[in-house]
Amino acid sequence: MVDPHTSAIIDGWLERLQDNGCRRTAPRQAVVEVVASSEYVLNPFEVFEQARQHYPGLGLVTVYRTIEKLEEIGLLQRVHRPSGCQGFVAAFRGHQHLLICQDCGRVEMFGGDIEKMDGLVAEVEKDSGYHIQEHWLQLFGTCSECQRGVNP
Amino acid sequence: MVDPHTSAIIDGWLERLQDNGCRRTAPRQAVVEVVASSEYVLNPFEVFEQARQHYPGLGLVTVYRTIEKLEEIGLLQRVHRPSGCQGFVAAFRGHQHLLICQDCGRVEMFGGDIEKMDGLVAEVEKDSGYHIQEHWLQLFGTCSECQRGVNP
DNA sequence: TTTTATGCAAAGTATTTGCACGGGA
DNA sequence: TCCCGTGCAAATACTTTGCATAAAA
Repeated sequence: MVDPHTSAIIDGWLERLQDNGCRRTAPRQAVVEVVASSEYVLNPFEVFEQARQHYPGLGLVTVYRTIEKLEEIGLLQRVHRPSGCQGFVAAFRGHQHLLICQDCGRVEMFGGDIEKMDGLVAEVEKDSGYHIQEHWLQLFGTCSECQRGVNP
Repeated sequence: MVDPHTSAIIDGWLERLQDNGCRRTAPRQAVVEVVASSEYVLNPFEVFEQARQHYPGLGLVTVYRTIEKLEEIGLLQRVHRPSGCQGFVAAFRGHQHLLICQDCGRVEMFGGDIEKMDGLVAEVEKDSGYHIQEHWLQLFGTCSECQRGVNP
């Protein structure tokens, strides 16, 4: 049901939680099982619904608390979209360079030459006098599956 | 108290509201006076507080309703930040290419060569198979005034 | 045994809606 | 006059907190 690769990821996340002073518990594991492997943006309630299938006694509050912790550790990141900002995805290495499907919520990190970005940031920093600490680059569109009408 | 240039902008916004089926009223004007000329991100309550100085009887609900209308028309845009997504600024022409001070909330549009962005978008579109409809690029930093400790 | 985690219920926040009155056109 | 706009109060949605119990280390 859960492939070995996914299971290793989940275990890694639980270990990271332990390293940060959290205990390994069934409710947390249920939440991690959902968010660590999903390639879609999920809001707390969606995580709750899915994780409850792994651990029926789960409370929504525990989902909120676990998400908070995972975000703090850097394993989850919040995704801001025109339609709202309650969603989360597994954090990608590096910055918020996200490609998001507005139909199904699938999220990908995009490649392409990102060096251009660094050049642009440096340029704006010089022109504006700002000291830039962070940047977000997000592309919104329709993934190929949704273009073909595959997803519901 | 209000310079002619600013006053013309406010009048333009009120006209745009009228073109969109809204009446010209004192409460709306008070809201527009605040948001049309501010270079800072303001949340609904901040707009309320400031606009109340122009029109003391103003209700918070009217602020929400006016902001909603202005966003719909495209005169205001919501600003998403690590610290929250309740803020608005006067909409800049074109896309969300924002340079935001994390200390004082000042927002600027940035120049620099944005063509790079268009190239990057086209590249990602080709590589990913997505049909990209929109993109957000936001830089977060500290403006020169805040670096010098000018703002409170 | 000691301390953290959990779920429930309650409390906060932020935003939206219902409604009777008042003011624009 | 007619109808939209307004403020108030209430309702709703989302998230956080307090607390007694349960479970991990």
